[in-house]
Amino acid sequence: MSRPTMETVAERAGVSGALVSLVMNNSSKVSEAKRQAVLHAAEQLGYRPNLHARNLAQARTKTLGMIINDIHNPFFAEVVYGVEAAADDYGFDVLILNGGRDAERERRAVETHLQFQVEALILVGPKLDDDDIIRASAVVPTVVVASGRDNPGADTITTDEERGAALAVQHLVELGHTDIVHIDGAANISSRARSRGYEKAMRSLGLEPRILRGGDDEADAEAAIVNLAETDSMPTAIFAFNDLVAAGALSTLEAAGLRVPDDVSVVGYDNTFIAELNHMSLTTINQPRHQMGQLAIRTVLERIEDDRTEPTRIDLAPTLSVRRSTAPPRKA
Amino acid sequence: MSRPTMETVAERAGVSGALVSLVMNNSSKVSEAKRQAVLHAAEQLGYRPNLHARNLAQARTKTLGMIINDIHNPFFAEVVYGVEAAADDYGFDVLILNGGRDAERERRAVETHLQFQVEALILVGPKLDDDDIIRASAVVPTVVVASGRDNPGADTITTDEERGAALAVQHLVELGHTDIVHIDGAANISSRARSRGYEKAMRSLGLEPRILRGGDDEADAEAAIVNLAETDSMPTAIFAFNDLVAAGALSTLEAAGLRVPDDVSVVGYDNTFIAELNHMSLTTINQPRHQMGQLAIRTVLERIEDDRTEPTRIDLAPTLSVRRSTAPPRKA
DNA sequence: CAATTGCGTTAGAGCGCTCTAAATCTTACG
DNA sequence: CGTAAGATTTAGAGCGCTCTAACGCAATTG
Repeated sequence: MSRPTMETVAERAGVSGALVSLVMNNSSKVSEAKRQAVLHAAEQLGYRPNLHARNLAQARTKTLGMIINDIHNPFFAEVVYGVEAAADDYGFDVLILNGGRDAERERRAVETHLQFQVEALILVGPKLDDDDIIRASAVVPTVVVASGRDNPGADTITTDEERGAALAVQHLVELGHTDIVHIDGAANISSRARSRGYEKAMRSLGLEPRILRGGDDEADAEAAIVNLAETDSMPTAIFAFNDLVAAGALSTLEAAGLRVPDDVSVVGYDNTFIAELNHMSLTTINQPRHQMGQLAIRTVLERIEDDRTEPTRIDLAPTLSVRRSTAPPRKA
Repeated sequence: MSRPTMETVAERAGVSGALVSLVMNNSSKVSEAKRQAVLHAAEQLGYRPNLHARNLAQARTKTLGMIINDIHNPFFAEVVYGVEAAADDYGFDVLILNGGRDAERERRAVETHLQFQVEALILVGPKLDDDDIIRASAVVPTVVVASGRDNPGADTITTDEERGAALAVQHLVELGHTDIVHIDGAANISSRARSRGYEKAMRSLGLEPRILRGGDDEADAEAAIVNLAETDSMPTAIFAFNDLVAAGALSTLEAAGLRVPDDVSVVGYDNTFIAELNHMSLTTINQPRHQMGQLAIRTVLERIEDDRTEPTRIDLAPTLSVRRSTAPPRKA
């Protein structure tokens, strides 16, 4: 019992296959009578156009391929929503493949998407290296979202992460802090820009930067802070690589008997919903994720339709979200 | 400059199209010499088989369609990983579409998947109603993951949520609690089973159930607890519909000057990573998400390969994860 | 040395749809 | 009433690949 085809519907409706095709693409030049007949037959048979056949015939797919660094990470979810909303507007389908935080898997995902003849590739926080991206963008328009570096050949939608870090520092300094430590993101892709932003901002305000090696999750923060408590002096404020690291800082500090924000202020990065949780209430740096997703689609579709060829780069402005994890330092 | 086809490669390698096809499917009956020639030509041209053409010709796609209730929700992410791991083993690709917490969008997603001729549908926590699911499963083998109800026509992989709720109650009672309130999930799909489990467990232990209307996020919990504080008596323990509601309970309680777990114990559900955060450290009910994903694939592929026809239902056992949000009640 | 076997290779139909060009049917007008 | 202009409809090629059947050729055999 294979699925009905155009032909089946045509017979049932007493028309030609071509006519069924016209109806399915709601062409205006079909008489109302035949249109109804075809629709009715299709309905009865449970007919559904075969996208593969259509794509083959049209030599285009109206489909976009998106690869997400990690489905786990709620940061990316909103980018996805932005992408989907915009793609919808343009009548494109978006196929999602999960990168699984693994460059090799991402590479395979690219391959799969290309075989599916997607018209563009949207890489969200990719683990791929420059060569991979160059190779992909040679085949199909490619846009990279949320990866601060320059992506040769591809369009880039990102926020100015150096500036984001500066915002964090500035906020803390305005509260009166001078002893501010940064726990970095180690090998993480955005780590460099954020650290650099922190360092520059500190120096430009005449303060001495102190950077500890962190990572991208809670445990990494714990190690850094334990280290801080034992071998160094405790600062009055900590700027963490991201919200998760900040969350780790929160618990480690409290476990050590220090109160946030009374004894130590903490700032995160990304404004994931962890930061929003009342119980965490983390001051953090926000990136306009939804907008980033939308811009990614616009940018890349513009490339398809207007066949622009030089890569574009859009840098959005990060913003500060103040919550309850920051306060003026305790008077000495 | 359209992409190279099999034909292009064939010419370049000086062989027939059919041979290229054989090489691409690494057939064993191709001489090493020709195989190399073909691979070399393909490499040089950047040839990539057109999946649409292949699918059309083969009349099968080796592709599975998955629809996730909400990409935001970290609970589903692990199911996805389980699904992908298993699908990989069987050599199937998995296409992900985001349901966006909206039945209508899910319906469109089903349609898209069907047009893509996926060989099976995996619905993770669907918003669809019975009719939708019946209709889908009439066309293609369908498996529903993480939706406690029975899904006519489709396979179901779920946990016993009544039992999960009972585990929570039992844990609290063992700690010595007798005054335990449940904040439910309102219209949420799993709400009914969890409430029922709570109620049954309470009664069977000779305790009086108290159920408050909640919802599925923080704000809902807040409303419920404020209400509790103002018009009713504060219990010694709260069993929340899910981790997010529990998180809301945590902050609201603390804002009201109550300490967790000293004054009130709190139990969540789902064991999302929120619960794991040290700073939250929520006692909660765990569902074996990864395993659920794997079983979903096995079940549905088994249907394809062995063409079983009657729907299967697999009920996994939930488990209790004890953390720091629960403790014996304060001595009266 | 002719006949047989088997391996490697290829021709060619066919998958379900779109699209162009041509065929057919209406309608309007002189 | 004949005919040109439009409006509808249809035949048929072609999209890139797989698959069956058949073919060519070298190795094997009696």
